[in-house]
Amino acid sequence: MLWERAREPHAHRWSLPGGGLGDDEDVEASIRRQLAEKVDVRQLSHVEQLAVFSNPARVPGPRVVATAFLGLVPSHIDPVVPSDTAWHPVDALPATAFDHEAICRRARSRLASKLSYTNLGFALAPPEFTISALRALYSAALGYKVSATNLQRVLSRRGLLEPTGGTVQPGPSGGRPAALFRFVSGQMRVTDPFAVLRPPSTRSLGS
Amino acid sequence: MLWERAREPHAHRWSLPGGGLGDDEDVEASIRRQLAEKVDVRQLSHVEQLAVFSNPARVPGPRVVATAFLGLVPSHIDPVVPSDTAWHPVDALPATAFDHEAICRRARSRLASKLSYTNLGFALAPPEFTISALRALYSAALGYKVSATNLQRVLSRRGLLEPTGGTVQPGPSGGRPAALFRFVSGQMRVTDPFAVLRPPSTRSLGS
DNA sequence: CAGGTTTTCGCCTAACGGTCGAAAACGTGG
DNA sequence: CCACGTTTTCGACCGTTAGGCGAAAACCTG
Repeated sequence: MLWERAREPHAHRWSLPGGGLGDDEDVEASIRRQLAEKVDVRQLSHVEQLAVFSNPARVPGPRVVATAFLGLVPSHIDPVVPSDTAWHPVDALPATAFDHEAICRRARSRLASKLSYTNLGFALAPPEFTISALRALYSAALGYKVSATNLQRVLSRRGLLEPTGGTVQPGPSGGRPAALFRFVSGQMRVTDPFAVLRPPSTRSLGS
Repeated sequence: MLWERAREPHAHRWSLPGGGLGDDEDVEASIRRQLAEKVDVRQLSHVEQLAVFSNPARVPGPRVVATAFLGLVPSHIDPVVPSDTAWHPVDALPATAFDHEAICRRARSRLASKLSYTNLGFALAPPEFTISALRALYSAALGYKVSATNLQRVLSRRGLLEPTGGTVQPGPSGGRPAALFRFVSGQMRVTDPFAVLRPPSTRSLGS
């Protein structure tokens, strides 16, 4: 989600939301406030620090050190945004201001990695979804097709997925009705990565 | 590696090295400068950003926002440090100043995770080492014993390990001479994580 | 009811990681 | 110099995991 700058520098280029750190807030509180103020994005399903961008020349004028965040919104949420703000697909970004394109690349890379070795998928998905829909989310985020069969099996084996019992009606072109799933409650936050080189003899998944 | 504070606040407590960001450097250049100035640590094998610590009350007095780093030094390096500075085992830290204990915990956790799903091990090991020595490093960093057999196989299968051909003489208690290994050159920086849910049909390990 | 479409499920296979134990190669003490 | 203890190395076994394929299920349209 980007907003179009009105003023120089970099007028008419697209920019990530953000702003100055307040005296009585930490950086996470600050970015949540910025998002709530500038655009109506309150239903963040996941927020994590990405990295500090501190090149002295990253913005013209006085020194600005930025703490970049990765923020995710479930796919069923479509927040109303101001007229100068719009959503953009991550693999077709417009001309961005400052180093914001590099920040977006880092965010995309981080998301792809964490989708694979944590349970972060819950942050992209609506409360209930079909395997096809989840597959589309994973494919879009990772940048390549994943197998629906394998996705369902991997997530199920990790104990993350749960059938709701419901189904959805097929589209106008027919097809078998798809079963609905949800992420099991209690797994709705990022857990430890699924590690190799585990501790001996106790088959725990986290540390 | 901690240094003992001489002045208030938190006098006589142990503190992570660090300092203010200069006008013409980014945060990574800054931490490398701090380490080179305050203590003689120039042979860092790996440096990465950990997180920003920005709680308004994390230090008394004026607001200080800290960008914490994880820095690794190979086990064969034993830098000479000033008299107020000393190495401490990460699972037996002394009383630390400010929020530095939380920073250490985060660093330790990050190291353990990355050891498992990346090739970060090279940053801990000397140029040549035995499997036993590597096993000790991994066990210390992870906090639990790992199998020497399994460690060698996993790292070899990932194409990270290479025998040098040399051996070391056994200790006074005997034993078979241990073969020497090295991390293959070209793998001496952190690569992409070894992901599950790979792209279809091309068996690549990165993205 | 035939044919097309989408989803689901079982099966097969390769790869991976955990474990164990035998064998190799060295010291030491009798 | 030989039996014994020690440490490392290596092969073997096995359960688990993931990728791939194709058949079956369940729906639509005409």
